[in-house]
Amino acid sequence: MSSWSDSVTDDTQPFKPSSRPTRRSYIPPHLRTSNGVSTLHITRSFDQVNRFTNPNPGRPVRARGRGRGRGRGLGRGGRYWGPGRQSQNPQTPFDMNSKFDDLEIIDRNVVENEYVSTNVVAGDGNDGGGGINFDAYEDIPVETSGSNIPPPVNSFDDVDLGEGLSENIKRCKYVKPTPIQKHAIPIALAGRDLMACAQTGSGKTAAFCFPIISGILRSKQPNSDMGLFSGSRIAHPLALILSPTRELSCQIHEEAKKFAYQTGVKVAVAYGGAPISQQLRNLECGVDILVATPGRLVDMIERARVSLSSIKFLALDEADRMLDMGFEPQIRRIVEQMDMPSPGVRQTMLFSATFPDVIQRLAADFLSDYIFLSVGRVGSSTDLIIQKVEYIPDMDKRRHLINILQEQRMKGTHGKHALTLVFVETKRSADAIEHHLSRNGFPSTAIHGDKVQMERERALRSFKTGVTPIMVATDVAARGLDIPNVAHVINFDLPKDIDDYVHRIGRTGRAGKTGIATAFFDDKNLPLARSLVNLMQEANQEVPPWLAQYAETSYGSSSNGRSRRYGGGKFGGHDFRSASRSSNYSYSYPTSSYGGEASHSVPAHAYGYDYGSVVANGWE
DNA sequence: AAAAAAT
Repeated sequence: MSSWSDSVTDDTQPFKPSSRPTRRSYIPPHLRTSNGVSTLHITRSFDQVNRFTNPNPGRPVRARGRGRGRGRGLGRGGRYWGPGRQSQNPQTPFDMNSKFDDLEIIDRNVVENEYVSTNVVAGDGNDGGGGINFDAYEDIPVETSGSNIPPPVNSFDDVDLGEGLSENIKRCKYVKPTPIQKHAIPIALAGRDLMACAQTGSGKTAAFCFPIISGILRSKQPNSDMGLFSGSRIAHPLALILSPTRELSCQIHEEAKKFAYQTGVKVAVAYGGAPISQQLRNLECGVDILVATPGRLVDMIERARVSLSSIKFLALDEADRMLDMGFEPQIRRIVEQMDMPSPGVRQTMLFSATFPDVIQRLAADFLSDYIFLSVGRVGSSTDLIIQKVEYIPDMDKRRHLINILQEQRMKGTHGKHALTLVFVETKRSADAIEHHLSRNGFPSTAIHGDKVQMERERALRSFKTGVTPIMVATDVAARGLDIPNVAHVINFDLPKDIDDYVHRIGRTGRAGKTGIATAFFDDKNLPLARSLVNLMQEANQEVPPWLAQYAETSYGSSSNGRSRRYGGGKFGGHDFRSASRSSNYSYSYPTSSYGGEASHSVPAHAYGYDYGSVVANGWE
């Protein structure tokens, strides 16, 4: 084992250690590790939860009431606080009423909210219908392709995830893996790279978190205290999970912490808009799994506070967004130009609900002999999301929105348990519509990237808790966010890209519940008509005749070649490698439906791409 | 042309 001094000489950071403020005195190993993991985790989650409600950033948030010597600084306080109390209260994060009870957290809403949401996804059936509707998961088409595909499992007991994790899965009341989990977990456990298409809300986060945690447990000898021990301020996470928005990173972090509870696997989060100091302090406590948005991560790497050299697992959530035009350079920089191990050395997993071919080709750079996995939309036959499209000229949109909301109010299909999420195109109009609704007696909030992070969090919280059962949002809220009880998604402005539409409406109909998606279609959405109609037909939705008409018009018009950056985005998706491969390369099951589905619903030539030659060249 | 992501 390397000694303290070895590690110090190993320290590659460019700055003198003394040039940094050191609040923390050396803490002997036995006080850090023994019996302290759970305490540390609780303290950190406490810290995280209160990040945005702390009126005095830079100082630790204090719990109200029985102060018991806490709040001296999270680094120390967390470590020293608690073993005695822990033993009195051994059950924690999985019983939402007990977890933070005696912490008396300042903003309970946040905490309750986080656990409400996770419990719903967890399929905790005792919360009044919040559990996963597993019936909706029957008959889901699944497609896998690649070499030597590990077979799916039907139970969490069929795989060896490790004792601690299995225990947490039980505590979460996950009784049965969702389809994506059934397939992805054995693939990932086998160490294989993976590109997975699955609707969010179908248990995606767990699908990549379980194998990561399990793999870290198996490989460890907990790495993580090394950073702290050695005095090195460089964190060396073993796993990196990247996501495109701050809120999504938060959400994944919360989930991952729950799964890693008391396993000794440490999870930390890094994203912009919040003070970096606290995030850095958390890293100093050791980190095995780092959840991050790209910008802040790069910042930390440049400050030599994080190194990717130990990464064994890389997961990109909403991977198609991460690799699209705006994000690709940053991701490439992180994955290819930092000290990240190469594909084949690390294990890479890409997840998204949509995976356009063009993005699949890009993504192949990050993968090594990967397996492609596609799980059809939850309830694709039972239509959990009812999609409506209405022709509403721009001028009438506001009035029509108010009408819809009034109708909901009359029918009682609104309020705390029937939230309405309104998507608009611009940040400005998000604010404008929010004001408009509020003025007209509909308590609303708005979320978009021009708000400071605290306001974003507050908006999301106030929406989730039903304080403002209407939220007007830009695409910042389009992906991945798990907001239970969204009954209605209204596309006040339709997105340009059909994939964005897919992600937006995916905010409802989650965890097997039903939902409604209404779109206001306007002349300027003409380029979307064709793909919208295709999508709706694929989902067995009723297509209004006028819209079908529009689709005819747009089809073959000038929008044909340039209306989309790529083709093929839809529920599920297909391995672009298969397009040029013989059929024995991939298999589908149930054998019937999936294979031919896309080829008829979204013909490749519709978007002006000649797949055959491009794929062959790009792949071989 | 817009949105997101570092300060």
